Amino acid sequence: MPELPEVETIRRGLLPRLKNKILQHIVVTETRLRKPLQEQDLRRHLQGRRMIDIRRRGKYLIFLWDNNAAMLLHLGMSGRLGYYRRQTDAEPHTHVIFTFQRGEQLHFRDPRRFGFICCYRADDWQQCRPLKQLGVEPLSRFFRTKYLMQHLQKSKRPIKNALMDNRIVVGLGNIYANEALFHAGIHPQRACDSLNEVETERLRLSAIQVLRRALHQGGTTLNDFRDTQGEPGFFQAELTVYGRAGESCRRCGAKIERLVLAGRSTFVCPGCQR
DNA sequence: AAACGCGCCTGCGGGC
DNA sequence: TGCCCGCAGGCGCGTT
Repeated sequence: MPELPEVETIRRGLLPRLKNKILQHIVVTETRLRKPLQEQDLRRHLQGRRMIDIRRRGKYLIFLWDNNAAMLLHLGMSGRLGYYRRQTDAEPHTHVIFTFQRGEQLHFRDPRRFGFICCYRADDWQQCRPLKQLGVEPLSRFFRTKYLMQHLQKSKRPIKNALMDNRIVVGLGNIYANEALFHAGIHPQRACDSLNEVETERLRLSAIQVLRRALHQGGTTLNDFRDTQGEPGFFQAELTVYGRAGESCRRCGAKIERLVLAGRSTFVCPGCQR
């Protein structure tokens, strides 16, 4: 579920609350996540350690500890992280509870269990499988038009598929890929190698703007996204095409169409996107 | 080798 | 009311 703005919203909510706190114990009630949860691993690396930072790479959260261990956490489609000032009863589908000093808690909930948590030692987390093959961060200086052009020129697949390919650029899921393409005026089915430099630049800027704007609004809450305090995001009010099949385009009035690309719902305004 | 389809899960809303 | 179906924001694997 959560894409870059939602994951970053969670990171920003957790960092000031958990930084420099000592993790006292871990309770695992469900190990059948996307990857089986290695409970002993978690305990061995993290118990009694002080958390020194929380970073984000794409849609992954990376918790760093005073022994240089790293805990990688992915929210999948339905994952949530809840912060509580003191010991609190678990909501349904809570799989892991981290308890810090003075009873502060972090609850990991994930009804669909597409998320996962794993641990790495000091010397190998940056080279771990999930992170190693990721492309550039869209809100960093490495996301250049030239870089995007180079990737697009060697592919004939639909541009939307490439935009959601995290080996090229990370953090854009179905919602923001659809929105970025609308704002750039580019049809999601266009072959990658048909985009010229002007269009590529427009797409890059649109992606950045959509992500920034969504981040500013605390993410998009369609059904269940909540930040660490249980608050929803507000970007859904600014969605222009996503989920609006059959409704009229806010810009040109044409009827928004729904099609399927790479198995995902795709929304397009036939008037605005070419 | 790129790129697609599918499976992993539960929950929800719509149609009958 | 209740059942069944399709659909949901992600990722990785196997196949072609």
